[in-house]
Amino acid sequence: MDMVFKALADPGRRILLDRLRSQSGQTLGQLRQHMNQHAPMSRQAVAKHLAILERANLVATLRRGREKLHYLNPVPIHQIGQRWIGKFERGRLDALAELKQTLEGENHG
Amino acid sequence: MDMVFKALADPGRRILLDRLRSQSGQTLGQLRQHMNQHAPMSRQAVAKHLAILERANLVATLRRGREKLHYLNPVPIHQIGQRWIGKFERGRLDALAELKQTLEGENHG
DNA sequence: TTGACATGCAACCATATGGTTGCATAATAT
DNA sequence: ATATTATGCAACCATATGGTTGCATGTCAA
Repeated sequence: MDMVFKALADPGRRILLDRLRSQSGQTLGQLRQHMNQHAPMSRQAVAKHLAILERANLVATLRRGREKLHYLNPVPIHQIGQRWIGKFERGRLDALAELKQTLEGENHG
Repeated sequence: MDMVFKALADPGRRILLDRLRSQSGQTLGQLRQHMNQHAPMSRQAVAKHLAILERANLVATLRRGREKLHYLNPVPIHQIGQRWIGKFERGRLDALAELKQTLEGENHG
């Protein structure tokens, strides 16, 4: 589990996870292109980040020819909440988050 | 939110959060003593870790005389899951985790 | 085969991180 | 008042981290 937390500690890697959540099965090149709009870096840098995410089991990969497709795995992230938030407490926090979202939505009118 | 992820990246700080979850309102000295059984370090090191957790809003503090009491704040942790796990997906993962826990419980018999 | 494209590996470098020691400040107990 | 206890601040140091460049490997198209 330590690798998961270490992996999530970098803002660039979190952006990569965001991107994989919004669209599954992307290649290194595609992800690199997307990073240009957030934190421009070399292809090798992105590759390193993806390797770290993969070792942490936060992304699963699939080779297709010369391409490597990346997929988000949400399971380790889900386990984080379970560590410090009790079953009882969770309902309370869920309700609170939902309320907050509702109020924010109203303000946008 | 970046501070939250950075704060969670260190194993010692996660142990501190565990300890605060199991018992609220502990002082630096108490927490330091508990760390001896996991990752022994100086008082100043523990103080630094607690400062990082506090700045990340993962622990709230309260001065009482010369003591400083520390409390776990679960809100930022809860927000992590909301970032990459959809409302729909969460139910699925909850059920899966519960099933796993049940099976593990049975194996311990 | 040959050229182009997609990824992999390794060396190198600046800075961030986590630890230490030493001293300072503030509150309690005698 | 003085000693003790609890915490705060700062300098310093070794290693981890995130980035770069350069070259190697593997796959598709002509």
